[in-house]
Amino acid sequence: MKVTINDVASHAGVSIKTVSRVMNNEPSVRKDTYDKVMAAITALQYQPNAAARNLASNRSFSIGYIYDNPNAYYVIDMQRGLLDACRKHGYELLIHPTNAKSPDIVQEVIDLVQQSRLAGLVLTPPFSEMPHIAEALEKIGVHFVRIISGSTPSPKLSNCVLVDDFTAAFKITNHLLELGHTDIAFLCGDEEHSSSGERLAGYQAALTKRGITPNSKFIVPGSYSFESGVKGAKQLMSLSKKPSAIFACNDEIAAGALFSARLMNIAIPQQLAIAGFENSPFSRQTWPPLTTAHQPNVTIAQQAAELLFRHTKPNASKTLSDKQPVFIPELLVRESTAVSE
Amino acid sequence: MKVTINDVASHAGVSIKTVSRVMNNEPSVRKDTYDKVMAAITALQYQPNAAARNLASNRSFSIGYIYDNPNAYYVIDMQRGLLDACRKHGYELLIHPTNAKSPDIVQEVIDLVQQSRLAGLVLTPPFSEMPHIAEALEKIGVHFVRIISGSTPSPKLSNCVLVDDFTAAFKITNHLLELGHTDIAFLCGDEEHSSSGERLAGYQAALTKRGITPNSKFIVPGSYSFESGVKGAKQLMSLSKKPSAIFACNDEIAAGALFSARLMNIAIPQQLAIAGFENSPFSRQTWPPLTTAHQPNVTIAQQAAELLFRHTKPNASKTLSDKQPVFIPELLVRESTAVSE
DNA sequence: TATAGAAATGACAGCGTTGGTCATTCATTA
DNA sequence: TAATGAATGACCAACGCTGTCATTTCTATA
Repeated sequence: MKVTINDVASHAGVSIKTVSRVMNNEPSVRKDTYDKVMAAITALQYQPNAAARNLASNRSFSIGYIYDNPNAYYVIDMQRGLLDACRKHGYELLIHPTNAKSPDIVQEVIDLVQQSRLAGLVLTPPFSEMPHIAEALEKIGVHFVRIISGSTPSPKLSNCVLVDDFTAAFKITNHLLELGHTDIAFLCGDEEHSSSGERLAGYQAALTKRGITPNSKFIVPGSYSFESGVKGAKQLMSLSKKPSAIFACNDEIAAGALFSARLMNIAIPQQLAIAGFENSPFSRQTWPPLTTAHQPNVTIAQQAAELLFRHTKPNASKTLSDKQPVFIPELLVRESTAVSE
Repeated sequence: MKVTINDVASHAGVSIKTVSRVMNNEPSVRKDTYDKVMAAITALQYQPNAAARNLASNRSFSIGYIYDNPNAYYVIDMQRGLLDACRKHGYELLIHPTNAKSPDIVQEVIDLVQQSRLAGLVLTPPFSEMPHIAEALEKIGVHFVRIISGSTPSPKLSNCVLVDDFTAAFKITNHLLELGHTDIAFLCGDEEHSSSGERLAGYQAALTKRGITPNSKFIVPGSYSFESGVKGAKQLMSLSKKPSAIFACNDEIAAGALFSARLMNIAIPQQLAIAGFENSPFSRQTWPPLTTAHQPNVTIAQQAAELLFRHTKPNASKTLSDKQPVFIPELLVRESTAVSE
């Protein structure tokens, strides 16, 4: 029933220490010994006892995912990607939703890491953008990977997976420009999330490139929520000079803007084009479906975990390129920005 | 830095055995001794080494949550509730999304439990409704709690949290009837989920009570998805005798029906009333917002975990009522079923 | 072929806790 | 005050693995 390392050792005719070496990819194991041990492991279907491993080695085989994100789709996708990688490497995933604005968030994170002896941590915004979190983690010497907004890899960001929001936002804005829009408004997300700033910058850059000076009234602060979109669109459409297109910082905001337009009896896309960002499942389900930028969250998460394991596993093959992955969300055109007839 | 049980023992002036007794809620500890130990634990911020505990006691302090549900909101809510309970009791949560239709799903679940030495398991539909899963779990003697559709507690369902879909569906149908609708259609969810059957039964019962014989053409099979709603509504509205109201088995289906109505230029609610089920966040964000039934998923999950811990923890106080919780989702009237003028 | 040096392997203690067995101390009641 | 049972402690052996270091076995060179 319960197969221990002893069983494997005697089955393979080696000492338990050698089995342990094989299990941990330690060097100094001859090829044929390695094969013998592997054969025994397979034959007996040996699965190491995680608790014993943790206790003896004083490290755990789980990584943590800390998040504070109201977007269920995003979180589920991240979990999916992280779990994929964890299963592949024999790790477990500990999820830890929490409140990023809590005053003792740093301590909370440290407690989590130390209590569960985590091997590493994956951070998404807003945690990935909080310098004091990164500092604290470095201080206690825990590996971590951040998923952040950015386009240019740099040594300073060696433990980051980058999502190039700037370029993607540039593309979306460009799409609107190509449709003939010149009065394009921008609905911001949370200021704390650098993605909002990056997307805004991409938007501005695209306008500038066309020789259009962004109208400050067309840039509306807000947060990553439906309600923010409702409010923002209402505000924009009560300006004396109204925009003919709205680029919302994410799909939720865009959905809110869509809702707002309905309330105001504004036809989409005839009177107003609306674009979102993220390609949430519901962006296909709104009326009309939203033009957006597809962010491959599952893949992003997988890469983040892989990057983490590369630093976590002591004897892993480092042959994989250590260069940082950069993801550029892709433009996805749907009816909410169709050419007005 | 690292506080062990020894430190607590000497700080409290007792033996480590007594500290162990306190940690494990064993009987035969005097109140003041207990307090002394607890004080020491607090003072030193002692956190037992989970790995050592697991190893020595051959049980773990984590429970698993197995699911296969495309509904991100539902899953996130469940996780939230389970985590709340876990934190309260010092347990960890292991999430395990997987494919319920996989042929060796039973083995997969068993492997998970044995590999991670799980203390217990929480199952939601469809897993909670698969008899062979329950049998297998009972056979290997693992505690588990199921969240299922049902209204009447019974000893056979002692490890279940019930959600009374029947009554809730009855109420929704009744609401439509009270608005004057008599031609009410029903869009089913997945057959495998008993919730779909229960809701259908509630719908039928409400009609029958009013002396209306459910029209078989008004009952459309489907699945819990947006696409299913799109298709179902289209099918219904091409009948020679069209319904004046649609009760969709969940909000996603309802959103699909809404979308479909838009495509067909059918005004909601004037020409067609639509109701959903679940109170997903997006049910407030559709146009018009959906009438639905609120299902308190976070609370349901908390109760499920509490129920599990009651059986898992050997010496926990069993004073809490052991009766099964039954949740009745509440009717939430919004514009999608407003009175037609 | 001998031999240094490196590589491969093994013996054994110990990780921090629980569980068991008694022996001892304490509090309560007759 | 003695008798009784409850509370506590001392002690040791697990739990299944890893770390350390000693030992054996190879490999390459002279």
